[in-house]
Amino acid sequence: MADRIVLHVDMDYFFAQIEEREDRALSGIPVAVCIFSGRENSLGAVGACNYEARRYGVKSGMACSIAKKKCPELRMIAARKDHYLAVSESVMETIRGFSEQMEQVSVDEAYLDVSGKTTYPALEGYIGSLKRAVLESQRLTCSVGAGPNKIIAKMASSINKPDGHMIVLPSEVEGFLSGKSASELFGVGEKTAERLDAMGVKTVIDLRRMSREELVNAFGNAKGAMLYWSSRGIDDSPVSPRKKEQYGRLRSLPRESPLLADVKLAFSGLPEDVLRLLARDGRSFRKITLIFVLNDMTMRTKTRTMASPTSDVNTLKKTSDDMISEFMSEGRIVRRVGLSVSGLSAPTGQRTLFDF
DNA sequence: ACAGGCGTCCGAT
DNA sequence: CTAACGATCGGACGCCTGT
Repeated sequence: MADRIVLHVDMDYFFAQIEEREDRALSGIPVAVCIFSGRENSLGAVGACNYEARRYGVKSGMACSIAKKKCPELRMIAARKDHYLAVSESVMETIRGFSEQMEQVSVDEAYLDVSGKTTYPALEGYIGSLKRAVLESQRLTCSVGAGPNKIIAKMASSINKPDGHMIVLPSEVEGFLSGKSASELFGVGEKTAERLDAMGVKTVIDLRRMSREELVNAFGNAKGAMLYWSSRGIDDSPVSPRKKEQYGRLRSLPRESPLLADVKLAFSGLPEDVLRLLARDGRSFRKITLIFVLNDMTMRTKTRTMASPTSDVNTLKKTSDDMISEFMSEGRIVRRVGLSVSGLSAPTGQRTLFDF
């Protein structure tokens, strides 16, 4: 079978770039878009930051307090999520023009299978026109990785950021991976990297020396196989549209509390919010999951399954209320509370173009 | 043996 | 000296239970 051509399009420092685009005063100075918890002294995390901020060691995912310490003059902007989502939808529409075989993977990333649309020799120009289309329609830059599958495309897109691209030819896959540490592979996070390290595996080359059986024994069927194949640059997973499989919201309490009333107060409004999202996509749910983040940052969940699909807000409110009471009788101290619905189905006759 | 339900962990942006 | 810290999503596994 002929080699596929897969692109990974990754918007550059997305939230912060949108803010820069809409306020000239921000360009050239360090900027971070922060997701605040709504609690006292602006607790929160960095959602995205520009390259000026990165020079000070600020990174996305970092606690805002640390970011401020590293860069006292950092301009911190509260996230405007709805706006970013709207911009995202426009960007994705532009990108979809380059291939209907698209998989949006988050608000600022998508894979495209462009096998039938271009060829490896012509790819440079194809990527150029995609980047230009995004820039001209949205005044935003992105970075693009290209390769014979999703894992290679994904790794390639990060190499020449921002506003860059990288093409990995099928014949170059082996060499491209050989210089990488195991932790750079998709799906290898902190825990997996530690465990690999303990096994003497630091690089992708080291990983290739492990047999498939050893990896499956250590990491389970799915993950073991994934490590085995991705260290060799092999990935047959198709680029296919995703349906959202859960809708959820999480909210921090004003302060940690063991009191039922405090948790219920923080929880109020979440069922309506979640069902609004669900209704927008014309779907109904069967499972309700409550999420509690405790004072020690550990998480507890409670799930209940309905006998039949529903989208009724009173059912959701009544059931979650019972579940909260049940959980709080265990004497927990709660920091954040959340609600998520899943087991989704489209109600009769309803049809949506794209649920993402 | 299998499916569904439930709780938890891990990883990503 | 260290740890500090959000919201949202998807995937997987282990355990239990009913059939």
